[in-house]
Amino acid sequence: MPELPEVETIVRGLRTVLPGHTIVSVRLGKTDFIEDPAALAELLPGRRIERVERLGKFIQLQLSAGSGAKHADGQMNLVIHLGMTGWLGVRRPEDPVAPHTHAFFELEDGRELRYTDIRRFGQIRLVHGGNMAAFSERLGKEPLEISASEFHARLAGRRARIKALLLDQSIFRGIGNIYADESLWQARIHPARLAARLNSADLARLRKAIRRILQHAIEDRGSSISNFVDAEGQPGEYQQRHRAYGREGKPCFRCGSKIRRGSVAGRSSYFCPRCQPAPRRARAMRNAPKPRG
DNA sequence: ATGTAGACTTGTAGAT
DNA sequence: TTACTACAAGTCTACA
Repeated sequence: MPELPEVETIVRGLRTVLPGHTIVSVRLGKTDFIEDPAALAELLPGRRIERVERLGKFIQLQLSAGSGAKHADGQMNLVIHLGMTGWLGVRRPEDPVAPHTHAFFELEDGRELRYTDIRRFGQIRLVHGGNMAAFSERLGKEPLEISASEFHARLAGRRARIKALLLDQSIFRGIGNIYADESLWQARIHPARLAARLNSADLARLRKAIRRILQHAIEDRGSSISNFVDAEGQPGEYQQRHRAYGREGKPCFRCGSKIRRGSVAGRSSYFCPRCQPAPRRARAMRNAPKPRG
């Protein structure tokens, strides 16, 4: 489910219902995706949720320092990554429990914050208040906030394919496969172009495309491919505005050519072969994976 | 520095 | 109908 717009949608939903409430207990199912399961039950009860923030694709629940000896470690953060199929939301205890729900954080008012994740590619971890800045610094810039000069500087001279760099969370935080392809289509840049070979007009178009697409996707509450729903359980709408992603063989909205699919940076990549001309040089584009065996 | 394949895991769609 | 394959919003590691 979750790239920047989907995570932002979840965060906005949680922000209306979580701050001010206190975690009273924790129940866990499968824990292989949790950094330190025992620490959750030990350190979370008694802490109040102060804020809900998004750091790229991570969700940060900022918790109070709590009280008593076991909370002498000060302010704490519950940091959650949704992986491919994660979901986080608040339900009443009597509400049906979705399959693959692996964490329940019970609140003082009886409700519970639930984490559901079919594939368990997600992540749950605790980060001490004092370590949060270092955690955030390992991530790149927010694409909705980055200046033109910084955007250019981060890509200048890089010989990697532009799509690989857009997906690199240490360069920009929050962009994933869908929004990389949508942004490159909007900016008319082939995903396999080398960043170093893009001129400033290309880069300016790309930055604006990313901003515009992410903003629109947030307004539409994300893209519901397969199983994404927001914190209230409602699907997003942005998948109806996709111009490239998932549209192999369908006509380009600009020129009518058939959208193609290839593999770039190890991910399926959708692009218009006419609007997004392939780089001349090398074997920049591999064919889509073929059946093996 | 960069690219690729494979790994983690479960479900679903599609071809046979 | 059943069995099988490819693929999926993400990221990490090993190896070239």
